[in-house]
Amino acid sequence: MSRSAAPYHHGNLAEALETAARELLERHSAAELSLREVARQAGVSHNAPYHHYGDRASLLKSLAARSMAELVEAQQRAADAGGDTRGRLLAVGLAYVEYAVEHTHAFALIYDPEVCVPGDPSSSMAELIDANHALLAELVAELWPQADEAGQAAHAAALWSTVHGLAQLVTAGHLPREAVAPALATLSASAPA
Amino acid sequence: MSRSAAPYHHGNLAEALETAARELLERHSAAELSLREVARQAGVSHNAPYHHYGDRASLLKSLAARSMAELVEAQQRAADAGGDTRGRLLAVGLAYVEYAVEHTHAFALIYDPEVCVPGDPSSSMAELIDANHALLAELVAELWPQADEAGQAAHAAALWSTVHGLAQLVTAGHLPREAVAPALATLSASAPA
DNA sequence: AAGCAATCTAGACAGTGTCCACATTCTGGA
DNA sequence: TCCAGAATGTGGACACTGTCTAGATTGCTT
Repeated sequence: MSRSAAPYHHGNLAEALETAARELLERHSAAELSLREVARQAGVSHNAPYHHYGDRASLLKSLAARSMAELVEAQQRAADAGGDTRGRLLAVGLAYVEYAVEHTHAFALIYDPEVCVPGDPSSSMAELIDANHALLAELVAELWPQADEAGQAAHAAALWSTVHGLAQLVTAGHLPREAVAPALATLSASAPA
Repeated sequence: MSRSAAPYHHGNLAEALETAARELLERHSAAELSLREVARQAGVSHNAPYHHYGDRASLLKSLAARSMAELVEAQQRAADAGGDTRGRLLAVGLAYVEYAVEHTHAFALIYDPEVCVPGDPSSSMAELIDANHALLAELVAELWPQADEAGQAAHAAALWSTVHGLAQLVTAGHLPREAVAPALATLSASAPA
C-alpha cells in the first residue's frame, strides 16, 4: 500500500460525486451527463458510484432535489426582501426565471418527467414542491383575498405557469431575457390593487 | 437475387424511418429513442438511416419540425373555429396544451434546446415559429388595440408563457389536467372586454 | 484482535452512435 | 441499348455508455 497516491477509500465520495456532477451540469445537459465521466472527475473507478447511487437515475434525482432546494431558496429570499405584495410577486417570478437562466440544465432536470414524478413520495422533492406551493399560495391569498379556494388555485396555477413558461422559453432561446420583466409586469398589473 | 424477401432498396426509407420514429416517440422520450431501434422498426440495417439523416440529431430535428407543424395547425384550427376574440384565445390555448398532453414527447422535442435553436435559420422550424407568433400577435392586437408595440409584445410573451408553462407543468405531472381550463379562464378574464 | 460490513477496483457484456469498406440498384447520357 | 457514376443499403469495427459480477482493501464493532 503506497501512501503517495489516492487512498483506497475516498472518504467522502458521495459528496464528491455530486459536486462533480453539478459542475458538469453547468456546461452540459443531463442527457450528456455520464456516470463514468462523473467518476473520472472524482478520480475513482467507473464503478465506485454504484455504491452511493444505485443508478444513474438515482444520481439525477439527487441532483434534481438539490437544485430544487436552491430554486425554492432563491424564491424565498426574493419574497423576504420586502415590498408590497405585487412587488414581492414580481421579485419571486424574476428569481425563478433567473435561476433557470443561470442554471439551465439544473432547472431542466428539476422538471424532467423522466427524473421527477411529483406523485412519488420517496424523494425529498415532495416537501420542496410543497414549500413552493405554500409560497405561491400566500401571495395569491394576499392578492385575491375575496376569491374562493378554487379561484385562488386557478390564479396560482396561472401565475406558476406564466413564470415557468417564461423560464422555459427564455432558456430555450424562444424569448430574449429582456422580455421577462415586461411580461411579468403585465401580470402583476392585472392583479387587483 | 430472390424476389421473395425485401428488396435491396427500400423505396421510401426516409419516410418509413420518420414514421417509425414518430411511433416510438408516442411511447418513449426522445432521449430513449435510438437510431438502431428506428432502423429495426423500418426493417433495414442499423446503418441505412445515415443515408437519409446524417445524424441522430438530424432525425430529431426533422421530427421536431414535423411536430411543430402539427402544433401550429392544431392552434390554427382552434382559432378558425370562430367566436369572439377571448373565446378564440382560450381555444388556442387549450389546443396548445392538448397537443402537449396527447403528444408529450413530441412536444418536449419541439422545445428541446439541444435540438431546436430558434436563431438557426437552416431548419424549417423558423417559418413555423413565425406562423405561431403571427397567430398570437393577431389575437393580442385585437384584445389590446390601444397598447403600443412594446406593450403588445409583453402581452404576447405573457400569454405564450402561460400556455406553454401550463403545458409543461401538466405533462410533467405538477398540475392536473383539470387545472388548465380554470387557469386559462383567469387569463382571458384579465383581458379588457 | 477478529470478523464483518462498507467501500472501491477490475473485468465483462450488451447496447449505442458513428465511421469505413463494400454490395446492390437506379439513372442519365453515349 | 449499355454502361459509368450516383444513390442506396449491408456488414464490420471502434469507442463510449450503463450495469452486472467477482474480488480486493479498509474501517468499525465487539
